[in-house]
Amino acid sequence: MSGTLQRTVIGQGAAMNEQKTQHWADAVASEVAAGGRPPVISTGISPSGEIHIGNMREVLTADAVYRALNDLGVATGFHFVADNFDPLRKVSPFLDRETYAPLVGRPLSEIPCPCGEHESYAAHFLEPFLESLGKLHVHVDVVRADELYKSGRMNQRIVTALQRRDVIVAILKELTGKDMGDDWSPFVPMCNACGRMNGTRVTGFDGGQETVDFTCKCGAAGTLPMAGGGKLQWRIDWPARWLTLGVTVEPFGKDHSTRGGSYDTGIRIAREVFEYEPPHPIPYEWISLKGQGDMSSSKGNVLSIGHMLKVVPPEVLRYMVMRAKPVKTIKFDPGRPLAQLVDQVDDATAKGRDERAMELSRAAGFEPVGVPYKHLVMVAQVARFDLDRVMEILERTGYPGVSRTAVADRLEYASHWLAEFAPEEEKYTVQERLPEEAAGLTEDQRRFLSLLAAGLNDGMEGAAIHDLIYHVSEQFEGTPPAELFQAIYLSLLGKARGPRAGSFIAILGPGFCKGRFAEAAG
RNA sequence: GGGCCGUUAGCUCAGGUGGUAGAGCACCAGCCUUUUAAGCUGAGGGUCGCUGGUUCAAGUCCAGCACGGCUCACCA
Repeated sequence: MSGTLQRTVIGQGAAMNEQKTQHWADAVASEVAAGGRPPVISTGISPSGEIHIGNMREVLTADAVYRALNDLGVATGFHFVADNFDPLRKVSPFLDRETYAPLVGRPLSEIPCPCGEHESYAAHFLEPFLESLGKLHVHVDVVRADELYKSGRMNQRIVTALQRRDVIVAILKELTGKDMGDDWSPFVPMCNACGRMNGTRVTGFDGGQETVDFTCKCGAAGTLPMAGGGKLQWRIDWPARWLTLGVTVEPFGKDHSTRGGSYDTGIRIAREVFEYEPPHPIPYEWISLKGQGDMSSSKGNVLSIGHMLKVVPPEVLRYMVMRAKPVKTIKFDPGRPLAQLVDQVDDATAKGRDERAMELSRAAGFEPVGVPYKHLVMVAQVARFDLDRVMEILERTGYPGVSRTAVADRLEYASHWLAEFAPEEEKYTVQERLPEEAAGLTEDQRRFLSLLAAGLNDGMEGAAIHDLIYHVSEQFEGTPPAELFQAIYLSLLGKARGPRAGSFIAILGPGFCKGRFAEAAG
């Protein structure tokens, strides 16, 4: 306590509070900046399936550090490696078995697109992802693994790995306890006859000519150029890439961070084989879907980034990642909690928001609306997403002068959210005809509606209708007001609850409601 | 079997270098001339997983245990 007092005096209140706990990205950034090497952040994803918001965390985690380093005034490299030269490992459920079973073992960059509209299988998943990155304002140099290999930039790494094959085997044996076997090679050739990587074997190599000799289970054999003739095994590929790209910081999923995992072996291989100091690690946790566990395509619970970018602005997705420490699991709930998150991002005065995380969440063109999201969602539904009517209602409900473009923008998101993720209580639909639910109205409720209908006239304003409702309800001493209101909502919405009755009726049109209430009264 | 992470109010989580706990949401109450909405104000609510240890003092350090989750075993 005494320490806090001292700091408060020195730090002058609010400014000090912000510095009280440093944001994780700033902590990593200052550590990396002090490391002596020019910072180069790397990140990578294998485009073997739909790239979802779980994968997004990796890139945003890297981007946070990238921005934090920029804020420190440190020039930083930032690239994204698409592992499109990895072989297809299995025929996923969403693929046509006939077509893809024979393609297992061939690189993702070399096999056809599932939908036929992209130039390869890898591109099919990569392109929408890169498009989403643009919207998220992640500005990263994209490095495609197939191009990296085909360009020859990995050749020297391949030569080194083949020459020091025994050192690598010893390291893997020591850290993983596994024997590699006599015919094991750090290089995986791609058969020039059948195009597959899963049945080939290295039989020799020429470091000077940069070629590799191979045999394949398809019966082929021959000599391949190192450039594009295959790739390094993942555990060697990763540290090799660190050296080639000069990587000094890299976030990776917890699957790599376990003891004996690929980062563990990568450290040793980097130092002892490639003579390179491994990058600063940022292990991160998965994003799980509320109630459904981790996202995975086999579970069918994948939410793609492009999909979620239709539901909330990019700033909201960014903020979700920025405010959580990488080691913490993010439980993603696209229902009401996501809507609350929208308010935190929209409202600069929102309590409990993390300002630094907010800064790191900036994308482009975000214009705050200044209307609580729940309210906006309700108004949008009453107005059936008609922008003019929405603006008119907002004007009347205590939010005058809000930006029309900002509202229009937010309505677009709200409609998607309502359609897919909003809880039922948040949804209202004015029924075209008298809802079935109105059949169960009590005698009192019917009489109430009848009297209400009699008092309604076109042109009445919300306040007048409001007064009318209460005036009429006074005649029903024995019936709780709640029941009377239910009659209104049941006959309009088919639900027991709804928006504030007076203005709601005014918006719908007193004439329309007059007829509806009379009909419901029977 | 190895390893990692988590376990703080109903929920989601904050809690640099140890000094008997906080924020948002939810909930409840009051106010706004009288909805079950929105808004404003306020209240309640926690033996900080368990057990020991170090200490004048531990959510905060150490050890062990329990529960939960995850990950690795050269198919990331």
